[in-house]
Amino acid sequence: MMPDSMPQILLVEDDEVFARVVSRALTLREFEVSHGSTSEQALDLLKAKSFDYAILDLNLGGETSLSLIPELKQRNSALRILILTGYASITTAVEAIKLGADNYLAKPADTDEILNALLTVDESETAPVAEHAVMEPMSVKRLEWEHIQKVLNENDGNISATARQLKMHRRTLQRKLQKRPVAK
Amino acid sequence: MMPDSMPQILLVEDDEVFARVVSRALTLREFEVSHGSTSEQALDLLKAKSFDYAILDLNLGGETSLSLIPELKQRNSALRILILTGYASITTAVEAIKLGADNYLAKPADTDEILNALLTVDESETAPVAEHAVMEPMSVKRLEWEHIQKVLNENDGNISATARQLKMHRRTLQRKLQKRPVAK
DNA sequence: CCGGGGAGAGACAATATGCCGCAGTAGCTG
DNA sequence: CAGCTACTGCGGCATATTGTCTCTCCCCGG
Repeated sequence: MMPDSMPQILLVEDDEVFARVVSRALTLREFEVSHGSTSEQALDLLKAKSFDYAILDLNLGGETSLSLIPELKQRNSALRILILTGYASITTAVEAIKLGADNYLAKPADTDEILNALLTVDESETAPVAEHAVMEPMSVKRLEWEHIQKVLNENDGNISATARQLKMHRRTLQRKLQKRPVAK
Repeated sequence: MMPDSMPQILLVEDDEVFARVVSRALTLREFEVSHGSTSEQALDLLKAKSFDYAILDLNLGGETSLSLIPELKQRNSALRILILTGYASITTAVEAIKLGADNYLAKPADTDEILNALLTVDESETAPVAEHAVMEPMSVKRLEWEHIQKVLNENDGNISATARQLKMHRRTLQRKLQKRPVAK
């Protein structure tokens, strides 16, 4: 189709399921995605080819991908790096940006949000009229639903444990789960 | 004692009470503090003398102090800037750091925390930060707050537009914004 | 057989939300 | 300047959602 005009994206993510979903979505939008699960794999991929963008999961197994940032930047200072994490915090966000990441996003995030975060040059003052016109953020309800499902999954379906982590009452979580997912 | 060896701190904070408390605490620790309540005052102070550190409240009346960051940096690139806010969010943290702030702290913060955030050279290479604790997901409330801040930021602070995108009633959004962000 | 933890669910008070309406402000335009 | 349009802040409700407490059932390892 259009082999050499496709932007190259390096995806470093240890959640295979999520990685597959993102890869597919990005591929459909005319990006070429290379996926690695660890820092080592990421570096290997980086040696093999050059990338335009990188999406890093902050938590790779037991390790953090923060240390990867300087290495990536060193090889290619034009590389735009997006940090994506299910355990977002202001602290790690600040650190990531200081280390050279270009943006930082908390999961759950849909493809539009990811792409927007990755592509937007700098909404600070550069673009008075950003072209993100067509894309719209998830509703609060939907985001909540996604997040709950994710945490619930991490806890192997244990509602009590999930409620504790989410700092909400178990009864409340129970009721939320009985309702069906919000459409949009 | 040692008049001219005292580090100069520029404090930009519109909450008079808080400003007084911080000023006193810092003065007791051998810093010389100059206080301004608005961006204009801050710039005036900056013209009058040179500073080593700056502490900016993110929310100055109706304005944001983010735009002040580049101006401060321009005059003195060695100036260490700390952003302090009672309405902390990942979005504004990322923006502040991109604009050149050196650190970002959420209120409430005691003097020790403030000083530490201001003085610590760079915890970047002090790496072991990330994995010390058992990473736990954000609470639902926190995630909601972060998401709201993010979308609000994308809409340049337009509450009505944000409410529409988030599919929640404007009155509801308005009320949520008046409350302080949840601790964790 | 007992104790601990999880799950489902009823009841009720405390909050939060949706949805009015009104007033004030700002920008635009004929 | 009047006449629009859009945003903001905020006061009332009526209704919906939560937080809490309480009681069963289950399942599992001692």
